[in-house]
Amino acid sequence: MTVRIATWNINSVTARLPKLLEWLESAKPDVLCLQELKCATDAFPAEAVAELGYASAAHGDGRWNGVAVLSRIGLEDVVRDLPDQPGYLADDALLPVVEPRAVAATCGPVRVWSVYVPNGREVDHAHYRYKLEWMAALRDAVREDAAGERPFAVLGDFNVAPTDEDVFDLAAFEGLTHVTAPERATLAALQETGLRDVVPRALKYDRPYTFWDYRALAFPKNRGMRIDLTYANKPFADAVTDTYVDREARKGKGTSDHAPVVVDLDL
DNA sequence: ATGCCGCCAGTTTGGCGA
Repeated sequence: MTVRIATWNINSVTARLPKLLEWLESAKPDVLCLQELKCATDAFPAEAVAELGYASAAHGDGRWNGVAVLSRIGLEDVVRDLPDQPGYLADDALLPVVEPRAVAATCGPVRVWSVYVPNGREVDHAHYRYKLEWMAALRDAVREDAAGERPFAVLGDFNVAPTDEDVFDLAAFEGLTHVTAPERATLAALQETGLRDVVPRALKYDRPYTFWDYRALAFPKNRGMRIDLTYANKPFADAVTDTYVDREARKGKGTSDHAPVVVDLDL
């Protein structure tokens, strides 16, 4: 069977609902991993996507973060949060808070995690250490599935550009997060579990960026980053027939600042 | 034209994103 899986940081699923429904109808993914829902689980537009044939497993708590898996080929064994997922201790908080940044589901022949990795903010910030800890928990969480025979992938917004080629200008990121050696080392650790970076095609220009800032004409100037990634085990990666960034979805008003990444499989 | 930041909760300004 052919299976189309996609991942999209949608930057508010409620603000983006018309765009989401339009994209589901045109791209027709079988499975869609969403990040940055920016709504509570109960506020997720489950009925609207159900009308298009999608079951959904959302995990959100309101203003920030939030992830979901949508599927029209089955949705089973849903897991919310990573095992031993670290929480974030904000400056004014007494206790760390485990944020809704990961949800897993089995969709027909494939198991996926939809992840929204912490941003990190600044290299000397507590959020950066939280990011590295979070990635360590992700590595531990995927070990068994990564080594298994079932097609498996972690898809989402990793907030790390894997190589120097994955940002428009390395000099612009001097001293900033997303390109540091420790962040990239967390991706290498993920690869050591048996997962590999499935790099999409760019539909225009030479690099498959997935994010362009809203400001300063970043998209028209193609000043982007590739931070929305697919880490797949061998059975998944071997079945990939095509993968690309749907930059059309970034055009115009009312869009997310991220574009969907589409992965086609023949299983 | 792809076009100069947008989302949210709410101290309707500031935190957050990357």
